[in-house]
Amino acid sequence: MTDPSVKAPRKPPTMADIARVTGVSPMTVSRAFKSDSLISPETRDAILKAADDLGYVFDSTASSLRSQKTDFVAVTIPSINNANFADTVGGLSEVLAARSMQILLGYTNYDMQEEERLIEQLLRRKPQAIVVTGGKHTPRARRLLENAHIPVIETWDAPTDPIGHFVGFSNAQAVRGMVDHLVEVGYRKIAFIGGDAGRDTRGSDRRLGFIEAMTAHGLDASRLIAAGTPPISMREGANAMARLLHDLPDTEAVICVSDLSAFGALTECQRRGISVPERIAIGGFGDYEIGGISVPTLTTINARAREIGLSTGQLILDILDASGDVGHIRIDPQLIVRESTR
Amino acid sequence: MTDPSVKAPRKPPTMADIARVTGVSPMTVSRAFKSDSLISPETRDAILKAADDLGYVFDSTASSLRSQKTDFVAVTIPSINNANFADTVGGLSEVLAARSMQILLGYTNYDMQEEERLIEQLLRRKPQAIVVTGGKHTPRARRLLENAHIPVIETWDAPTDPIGHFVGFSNAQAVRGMVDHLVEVGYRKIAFIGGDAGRDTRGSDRRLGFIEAMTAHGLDASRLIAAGTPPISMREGANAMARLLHDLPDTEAVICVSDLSAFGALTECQRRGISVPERIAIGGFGDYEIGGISVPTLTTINARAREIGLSTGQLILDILDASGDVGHIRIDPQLIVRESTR
DNA sequence: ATGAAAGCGCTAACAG
DNA sequence: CTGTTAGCGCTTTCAT
Repeated sequence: MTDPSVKAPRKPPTMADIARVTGVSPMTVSRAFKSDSLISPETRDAILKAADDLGYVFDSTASSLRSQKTDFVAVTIPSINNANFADTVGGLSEVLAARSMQILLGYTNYDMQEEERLIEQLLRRKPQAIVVTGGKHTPRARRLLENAHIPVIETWDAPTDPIGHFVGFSNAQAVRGMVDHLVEVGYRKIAFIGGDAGRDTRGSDRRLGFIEAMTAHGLDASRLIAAGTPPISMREGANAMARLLHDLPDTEAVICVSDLSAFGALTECQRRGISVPERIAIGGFGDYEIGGISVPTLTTINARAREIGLSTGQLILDILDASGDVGHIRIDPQLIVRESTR
Repeated sequence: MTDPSVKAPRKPPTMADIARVTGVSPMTVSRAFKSDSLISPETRDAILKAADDLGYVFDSTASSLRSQKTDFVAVTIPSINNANFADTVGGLSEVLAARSMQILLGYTNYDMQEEERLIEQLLRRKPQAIVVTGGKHTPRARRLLENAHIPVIETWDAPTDPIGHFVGFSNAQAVRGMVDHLVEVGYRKIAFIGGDAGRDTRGSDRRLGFIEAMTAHGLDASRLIAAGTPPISMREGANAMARLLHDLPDTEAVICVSDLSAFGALTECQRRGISVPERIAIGGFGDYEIGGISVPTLTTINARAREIGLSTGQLILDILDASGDVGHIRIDPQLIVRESTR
């Protein structure tokens, strides 16, 4: 194996190699790869051709170290397997990809400790900005974010004490809108199905909004069903509905913490031959695909997940371009009334 | 603003700074951060304390450049908003995170051109391995992967001519199993609802498997409904079912390219008062959450999405550790018979 | 157990 | 429009 012509894994070519082949300086090669740089078309063409012949692959690692710019944006979401967060990441990705920025994605599994670990790990990659889901973090995570000296964007929440920027809304307020709707339509004995308190802060905020609104209407806010550890599955929604029908059979309407649990609750009614909304009405949250096509269709709240991502992406670009101001972008969730609440 | 003590965004501390404060060499600081390195406990403690005091954040970029190791694994999936691919990424992520490797995720949007662009971009980050979904790529994408000199793993397919490793199964064969089941139970006039041909290769393979199996049984394989551009939504599944019921009303059973379209088809039947499976049976693909709870529950094929991710992750670790052999891991999808096919 | 020197591949800064 | 020099922050390599 001393013959250098065999397919031994030779070291991949660098800009210096291209420079040698083309008879220019490495700096000129570097310029040939930047679209806006001053360079004669002929030189550039020759360089790009040589690069192609050699099978050259640009090394972002070296570029990043020298220029102190990585084109990374770090993002933490509770779970990858959630259409709402996926939509947000999709919107964000679309805006950032147009500037060839790469998302560094991490999953917290709805756990603040895990989020802290993740943030620490992501910051080592020197992202240009960091996007986190929610406005509650461990003290150390918050400190890490504050000291990172990059734009920090909290999403899916409107924190009372934001670290930097945010693009979000009040989960409590959104659910208050749902309660108002149900009361207006005539329901009085309204229940709430959500996850066990403590872990998923968005879910807790939604339950809080339920309690506040019911109290404001002078109604009983104690019909609370804890369905398990967030995120609540369709199955857990079904189980919770079974419990609700057994424990509080006179309940007229139920708000579920998400469309997924709402659909699960709906199927439990279908299995028991209980008609929705005639015997009991059901409201969800998140405007997942399923709520628009189930029979009956589900009343829900569209949190504008994709818009959160798009706005966050645009905000990041604005900040990086112009050192723009602090952005506190409030998203307005929309109540979508469908068949499940008459 | 000449006072250096104000909170001007000073340059973040480096190992050299820690070395100065601690009175050791930068090399010793570096060693203090590696768990396996030779260093006295006292020195290490002092260094870690100083690092904490200074708010030091390890710079992976510099580390990667010098060591020529990034701890990145590049992954392309068709869409982030798909529970199956999300499960695969989840499994992969779990295995790799344990070794603190970071996934670089990109979305092809079911488009091979986009995949090519994405692969090119991802390779610039010098990942240690690259995972792609499916076994069909543009010629240039294939060439890029072949010349990347890193492990390449194709997933969700068992390519006839794999680039390197693969962890997958035959989509055609999986659907043949579904057809066999339906025929065995007694159905003869069976239809297939899928996306328009050409784009989504997994969907096309599934349709092919349907045609092959029907032909093998001596049955009519021409009941094919094209439901739109992949991926097929629940709504498109419902529309396709409406068309099927109108155009081929004597159809006894229908296989849908995914559980999502299958559920959409089911809702169309519910809206029309058509009973499933008595009047028409429905089979899906993917074992999504919804199929296990819908009324009726859906017969489906579990492609073991999460297992694909776990196996892929383990394969990558084995290869990187031991320069292990080429892995051709065949996953065995499982038919799950539920209420929708009697 | 620790240190000194060198350099990974690229580009900022300056020169011409 | 092109080149020279230096260096980003870390770790390889070789000493001690």
